[in-house]
Amino acid sequence: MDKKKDLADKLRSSGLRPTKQRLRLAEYLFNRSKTFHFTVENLDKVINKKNSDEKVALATIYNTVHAFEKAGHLKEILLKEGRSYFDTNTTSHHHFYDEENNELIDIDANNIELKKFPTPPKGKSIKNVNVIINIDNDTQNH
Amino acid sequence: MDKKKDLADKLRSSGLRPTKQRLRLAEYLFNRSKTFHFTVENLDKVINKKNSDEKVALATIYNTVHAFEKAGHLKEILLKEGRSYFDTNTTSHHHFYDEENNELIDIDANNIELKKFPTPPKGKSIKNVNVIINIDNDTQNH
DNA sequence: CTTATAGTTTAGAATCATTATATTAATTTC
DNA sequence: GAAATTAATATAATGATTCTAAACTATAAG
Repeated sequence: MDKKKDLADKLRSSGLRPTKQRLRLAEYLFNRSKTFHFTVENLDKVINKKNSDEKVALATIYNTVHAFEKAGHLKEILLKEGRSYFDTNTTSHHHFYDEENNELIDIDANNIELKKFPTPPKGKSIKNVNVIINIDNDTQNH
Repeated sequence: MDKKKDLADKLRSSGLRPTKQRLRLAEYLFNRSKTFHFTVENLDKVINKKNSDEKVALATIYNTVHAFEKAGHLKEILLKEGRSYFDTNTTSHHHFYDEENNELIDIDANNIELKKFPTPPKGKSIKNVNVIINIDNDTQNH
């Protein structure tokens, strides 16, 4: 199976040893047609579901997710305090956040354009722009 | 001093009893010419600095900040996980975030305009839009 | 291949911000 | 002003995340 090989290369080329655990997580996160959003809790549940023969320690999941983020394979999304969300879509894009269903929906970067662009303070330049559009259920009244 | 009276009215009209602690916090938060950003930790340090005769319990600070937020007197800013930031500027606006100095700078809402505006999913409407522009120190190289 | 070593994984403890609890105190209402 | 409601307090509990220190593993060097 050369997918595994590709993942190993992906990891190696970002300075990460392709360990069993990292490959396992990378496979789950990156070997899919569509990108998606997750929390560490989600990931832990899926990877360590009962009857799973090879469990991965929670600390390792944290370490790995952070390593992947640092390497640019994941992006953190700030949604609500107290829990970190991650996105396997690392291209520049934004989000709808539906608090009712706790659901995140990608918005392509070129569907949002900042017309006027504020000037950053002296000596500073823009690193990235983060747009979250909070959405609500439609209601006729208020 | 009718400032205190005004604050009491402000609280009462949002359904909050003007207790000593709430007035104390409201005075610190709202009786100033410019709005500002803070964390609960900041607030606790200022309010409960040593030699302060009247200490306010940390739980009360949390309760009060949340009550003020619910009443629309404060806005929460999602900056980084693990800590809540609040803003006494409750008008629609956005932020520069300078991670190096851990500093937040307001951007007037009309300095940012979304040119194209994505359509929210069916049955949903936009509640609010949140823009955070992360900034970095200028460097010639990368 | 064998060893050395630097990097990883692990379970569990520790931490940190925040929230819950149970009691006491203050405010409002009748 | 007494009763009823709401708020404040100190402390315990929680929950996500990070730390720790020991055991393990991938890679490099001999």
